[in-house]
Amino acid sequence: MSLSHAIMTALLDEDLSGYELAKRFDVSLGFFWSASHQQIYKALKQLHESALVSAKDIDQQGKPNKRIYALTDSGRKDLDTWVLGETRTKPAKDELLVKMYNIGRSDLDQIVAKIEVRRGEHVLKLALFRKIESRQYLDPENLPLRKKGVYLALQAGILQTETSIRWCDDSLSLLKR
Amino acid sequence: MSLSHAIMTALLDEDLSGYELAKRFDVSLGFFWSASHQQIYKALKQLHESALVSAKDIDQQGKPNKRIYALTDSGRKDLDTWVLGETRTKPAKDELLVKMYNIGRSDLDQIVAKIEVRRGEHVLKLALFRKIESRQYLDPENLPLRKKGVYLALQAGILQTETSIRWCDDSLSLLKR
DNA sequence: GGTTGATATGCAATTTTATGCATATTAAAC
DNA sequence: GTTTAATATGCATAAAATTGCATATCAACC
Repeated sequence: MSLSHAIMTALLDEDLSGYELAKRFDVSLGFFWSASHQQIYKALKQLHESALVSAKDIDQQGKPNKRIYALTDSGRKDLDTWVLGETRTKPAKDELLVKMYNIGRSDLDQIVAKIEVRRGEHVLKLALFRKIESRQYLDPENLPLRKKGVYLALQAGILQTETSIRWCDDSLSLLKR
Repeated sequence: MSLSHAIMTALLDEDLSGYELAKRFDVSLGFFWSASHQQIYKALKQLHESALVSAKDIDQQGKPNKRIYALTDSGRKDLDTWVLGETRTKPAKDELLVKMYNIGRSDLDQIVAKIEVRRGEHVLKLALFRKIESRQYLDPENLPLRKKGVYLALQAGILQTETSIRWCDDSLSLLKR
């Protein structure tokens, strides 16, 4: 299960609660692997039962108590094995592109509007990527190896998002003509 | 269920059997929405029960008999409604990018090899896209509206794939330094 | 005569993901 | 004092995807 390994990857840098993990999966790692909080809590429970993570209950004042998870040695080993193992390329799934095949039979304006919505989403996402980049990754050549990987993942996000925006622009221009 | 609508979209142009649909989902529409043959046969059965497609059994010599499905009027209506309805943006999921976060703790060479494999996949895919483009879409401005949508989906595939190749090259160059 | 590969369809079980619901604390705003 | 928002965790169910079978015809090859 990849979700478990994405969670363990997030736990490499810091020990986190389910709630905090869910927030990380909303940005950062979540740009490349997403999950709902329900999924995350469930996966954490299973990881704990398999002893791949340890758990510690933390009493808090002002907030509900939380349970902090940390990678165990056994978890690290499992993660290493996963990293070196088979890496599947998930086929893309995009409703909008399937809908593009239906243009002409339905209302063109409404599909144009959908492309504009998509464009807006990507613009927001790109701004977020750029913000992270400018704060932490201005000098990629001199990052430690570990950070270079994270930097490259971020670059993947930036490039793909820029490309998507360009596609939206091209499409809008062709369809509005 | 989006798969049903992707199938109905494929049935817009021609009546197809489950087997033929599965082949379409391996290329063409499948670049943007993928499914296994088991999924497709199941969805077709349900679509038929809902009368969104009609079925006709065809006796064949030299091959097993097959069952050809066609969109019904009710199917067309359902498809129109879906096209105009809410369009979700699926969050991307890419194991390779999650693995990038693990560089440095595991064998760099093996991750570099994975990026090279990924690059090869994309090069093949791009060649396929380009072939389709050169055969059918050399003059996008003068396509009928319906075909413009398909052309734009193809362009999305081309742009995204080119971007992925560029990312692989950038990554290989940074990691090999 | 036997294997391989393309054609053709499907069930069953499992895993993964999505959706809806449920609960509880505290701070801040109105 | 009541609503809203953030923090915090989770169950139960439904939908979707994956994986492992299972079957059958016919042509081509060895």
